[in-house]
Amino acid sequence: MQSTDEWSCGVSKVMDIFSGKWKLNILWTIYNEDGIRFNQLKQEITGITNIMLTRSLETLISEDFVSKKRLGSKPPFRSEYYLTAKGKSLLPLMHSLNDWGKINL
Amino acid sequence: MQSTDEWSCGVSKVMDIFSGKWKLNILWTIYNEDGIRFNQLKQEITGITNIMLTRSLETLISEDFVSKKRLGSKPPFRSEYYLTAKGKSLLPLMHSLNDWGKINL
DNA sequence: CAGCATCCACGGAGATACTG
DNA sequence: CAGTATCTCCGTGGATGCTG
Repeated sequence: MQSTDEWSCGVSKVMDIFSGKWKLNILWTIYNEDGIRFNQLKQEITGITNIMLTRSLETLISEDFVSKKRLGSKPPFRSEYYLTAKGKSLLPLMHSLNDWGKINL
Repeated sequence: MQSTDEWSCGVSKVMDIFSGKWKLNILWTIYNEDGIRFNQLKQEITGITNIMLTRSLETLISEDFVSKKRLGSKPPFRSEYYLTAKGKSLLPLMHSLNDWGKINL
């Protein structure tokens, strides 16, 4: 048996992961192109600005869904973003969301 | 092949369904007790207030995830809340979220 | 019992401009 | 190229009190 409290508690936390306008989209974009760079991410995610991308990436990195590799020691800099194992574990969930949307929207 | 645009579009809409602090919790509570009444809903969902419950239910009804049956023509009133077919279609998704949470949190 | 009306606080989202 | 620094706006969430 599954109590309502157990449930709501866990799912609220899962929903927090996806909260924010861009995080899920960023995750998906990195998944499609592992090692993607900052500016390319910005191009692929329509409408996102520098700050929003920076903030969202910070959050995702701090939550250990995304990892960052900084290349070069002086400008112009380059950074690459990857999904962590934890980030990849979200993929089935994202596909579930996508599938539901296709059927029901 | 699945384009990023197709994907992000659909999933953003799915996420909108769950946006808001209480909606998912309400959906789940109604699922566990079909035909539940307003005050009982309030008791089971820890911390929710009258207005938030009212507003969330309004939204869920307008989106056709929940239906409402009003009983009695004069006070004291009674109302019962049910999941619609569309509401029930969310259940696999909610279970997916729950499962991921159990494994990864 | 099952709500509605009002008012308010806070934080996410964004515009704009600057920098190592 | 890959960010950072400010400032502003607005929507969500909530406290409180009233009502058919």
